[in-house]
Amino acid sequence: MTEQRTERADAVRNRRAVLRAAERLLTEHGGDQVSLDRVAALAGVGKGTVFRRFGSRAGLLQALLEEKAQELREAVVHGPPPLGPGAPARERLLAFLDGLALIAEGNATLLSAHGQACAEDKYRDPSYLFWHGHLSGLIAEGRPGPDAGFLAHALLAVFDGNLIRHLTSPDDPRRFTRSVQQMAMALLDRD
Amino acid sequence: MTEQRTERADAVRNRRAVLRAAERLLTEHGGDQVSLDRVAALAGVGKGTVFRRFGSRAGLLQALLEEKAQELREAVVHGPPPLGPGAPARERLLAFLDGLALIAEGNATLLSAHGQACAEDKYRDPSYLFWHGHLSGLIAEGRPGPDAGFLAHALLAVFDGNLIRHLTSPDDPRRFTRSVQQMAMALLDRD
DNA sequence: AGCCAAACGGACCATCGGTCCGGATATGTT
DNA sequence: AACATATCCGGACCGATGGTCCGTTTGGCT
Repeated sequence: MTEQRTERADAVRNRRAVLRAAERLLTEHGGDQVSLDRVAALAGVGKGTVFRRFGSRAGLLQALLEEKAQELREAVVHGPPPLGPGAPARERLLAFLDGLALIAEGNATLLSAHGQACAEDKYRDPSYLFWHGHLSGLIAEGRPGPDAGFLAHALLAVFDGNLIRHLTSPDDPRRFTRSVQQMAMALLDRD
Repeated sequence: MTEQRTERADAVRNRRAVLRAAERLLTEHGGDQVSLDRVAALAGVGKGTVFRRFGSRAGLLQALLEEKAQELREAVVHGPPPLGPGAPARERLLAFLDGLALIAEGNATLLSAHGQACAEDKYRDPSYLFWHGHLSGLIAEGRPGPDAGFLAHALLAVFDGNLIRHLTSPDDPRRFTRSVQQMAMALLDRD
């Protein structure tokens, strides 16, 4: 899925270099410093290469984000409970939110940048649709009702890079996670 | 508060013209068509004027947004119940969300544009702080607990222009409002 | 009328995302 | 090893955008 036929060695090398460069710029400088010129320069690559690989700025950020989330995705689909299939919906949901929040807390800057770059197609992006589908399912299972889809959107909406940065303090780095989980429990555990 | 001392007549006229122009561009064309060049041109005004009045693109969008929300803000602070003070927290909250959602549904494009322009200072913006404070208070009153502040953020996070556009269909224009209210009730009405 | 602070306008600038194409190169074949 | 060619590369180039600057105009006051 990541390659079509045989992919040339330099292409692979360059893609990695670009992703690493973007990552470094993202963490070492502000998210607004990640211009494609800069990324290309730091990667030691021409600008055209960045675009050929990732299509656009949004594409680059998305690729980076998917890279970060790939592990969680795998665990959710094929891994052992409580993340993977088999555990009761409530526990799966909490485990899932825990994992997602952990990633989000560690990549708040990337999240902000991605949010700004992807204007409206965010809700049509396959990655978003996957998370939303998973959440929807768990919510509907744990608390049958017509608006599971909306609640899933609402939960995901909280994963906003800027909000996370605004709420997270160094001395209580997982406060955001706890809040999200409490919110989810409040939504599920009503009679 | 909107004026310092005596404001020159042309200044007032131009500010209005700029706001109108921005509004027109926003509704008649996509939100991404609202470049400051275009706004200035349509307003019959120089570009510098736009910046002198509003400081930046973000400032312009913010001003427009505040204009739209001013009425609700007034009603919430000084108006009659259930929006204004006097009604029980739960009803005030639902009335408030109803009002806010009505505005949001009618200005989804503006909301998107504003969300993209205001990167991280969104959560420090006085307008946002006001809404957040109001919501926080009502939530804390209706369902005492430590995370009223977070739940307020979560409820506001749902007012994302793109999400609203994604969820709203012409034949059920207030579906978003209902969903938000149901979510709020789910958060408050647990024992 | 005449003064001056306030406001104006639009040329100007730096930067950005994105395109394009002549040249380089990896890879499979003979 | 030499070749052929599809693939990939680099970076000059472009249009648009947000934002600045400063010479000029204008509104308000005496």
